[in-house]
Amino acid sequence: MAATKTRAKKPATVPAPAPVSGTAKNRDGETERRILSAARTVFIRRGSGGARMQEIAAEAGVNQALLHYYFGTKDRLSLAVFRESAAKLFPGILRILSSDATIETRVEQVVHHYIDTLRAHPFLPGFVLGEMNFNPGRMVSLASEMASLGVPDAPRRALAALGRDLAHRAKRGDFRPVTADQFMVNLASLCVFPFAARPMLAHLLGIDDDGWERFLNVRRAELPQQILNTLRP
Amino acid sequence: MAATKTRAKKPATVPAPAPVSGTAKNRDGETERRILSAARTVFIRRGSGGARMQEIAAEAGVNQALLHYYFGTKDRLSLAVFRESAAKLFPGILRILSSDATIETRVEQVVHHYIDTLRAHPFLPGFVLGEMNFNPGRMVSLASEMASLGVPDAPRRALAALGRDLAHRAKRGDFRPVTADQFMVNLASLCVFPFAARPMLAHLLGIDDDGWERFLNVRRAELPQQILNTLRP
DNA sequence: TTGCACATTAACTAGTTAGTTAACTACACA
DNA sequence: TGTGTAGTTAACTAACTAGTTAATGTGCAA
Repeated sequence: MAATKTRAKKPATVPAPAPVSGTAKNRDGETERRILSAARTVFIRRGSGGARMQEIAAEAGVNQALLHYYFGTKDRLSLAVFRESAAKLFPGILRILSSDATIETRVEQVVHHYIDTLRAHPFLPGFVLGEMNFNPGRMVSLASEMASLGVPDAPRRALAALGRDLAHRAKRGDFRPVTADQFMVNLASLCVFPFAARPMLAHLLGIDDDGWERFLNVRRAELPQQILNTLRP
Repeated sequence: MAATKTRAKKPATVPAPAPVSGTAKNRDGETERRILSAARTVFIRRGSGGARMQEIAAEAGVNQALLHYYFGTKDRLSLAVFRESAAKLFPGILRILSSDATIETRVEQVVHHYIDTLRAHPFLPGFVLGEMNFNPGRMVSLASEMASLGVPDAPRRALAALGRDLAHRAKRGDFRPVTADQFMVNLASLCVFPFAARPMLAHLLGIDDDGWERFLNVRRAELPQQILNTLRP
């Protein structure tokens, strides 16, 4: 095991000579994508502590050694899945919050964006929260990486802009004074938590899958106004 | 490994002949409590998938075999921790919500109760959500157990009572019509999510531990009114 | 056709892990 | 004083896990 480890990440044939022939190998990276997709399934189901390379290989229909050929270590593979998952959660809200639409419009957009996205990927919040808790190192490496891509500190800029807008509207008497921090946390809580806690909530409310969909429909329609109400003087 | 497994759970000397002498053995169950406390630490830190019996034994300062002597299997031990953790989260809100105080009072009590409890046990929400997601079976066995203790279906009774109160106040024109389901989920989201997502939020908001405490102080003071505002017509 | 680089596999290895066993200790009580 | 019983341990085991290796397959270019 261990040893020194010097395998290259993923070699680059000739830089795309034209994706012609359809043989059976790794035509334009299909195997790699199959592995990543299998990893997504297994890691999200079991967490990166509980996932087994074996199970991922089986799910992808390939040999276990191939996982190491493409991704090196389990840690790198699970990091790839975590990164990809976080990328589905974070950029959206920041982009919307820093637009120049009215607060009212932005709130509605955030709610709709989250509920629609998470309906399509319902296990994302539980996975990301679980990883963050049981493997805090992940958060750090992800954060520095997100910072290097995109605008250096998009989050703080978005919050500052939101804060100015809230303060302006507060001075006009439209809103009570609420900090951008608290408001952003309220938004994220109300949109994301129900998905992370679904098993518990569904049981507490005594609803099945259909009931849950109806619950989300009501929420999508009513939450924006309720959130705006929190701001009323 | 495995075999048939027939060890008794925890024998019962003579039914408490008086807890006199203070020898060094398991005087009134101290060892068992030390193990459970160590298990709490390790399971909450690593999740039940990532926790190692070795690490728990070391943390408790005992031999690994003693863990099996008292709790049989890792699964039973982690279930004990999960049960205990969930018991810190659930009963409180239900008890408060089904009191006969005004909605306004109840909301304030819930917010204060959660923020104070979770400040004392900040890793609880992350742990419970993570377990629930990566080990859904847990939720089921817990649920049936909670149902057998306490009033059979306390949750549904509490929700029904809350729903009646909300409807009554809505008819009087105090509130907009909001279902008890949505309202309870709002409450839980706004109180619990910030603790579960703390690493992410603290980074996004760019605050350290002191900043986090200040953030919670503000939240504890302002959240009740904001929640009540969601109900305004 | 051959040579070559990428892709894929079966079989293996070294290190971990949950769980077991058998022996030892210390008390309570006869 | 002796004996049974609960508590505790060191040492062990069987299964499992991530990662390695060496050999093989496969398409492409010279």
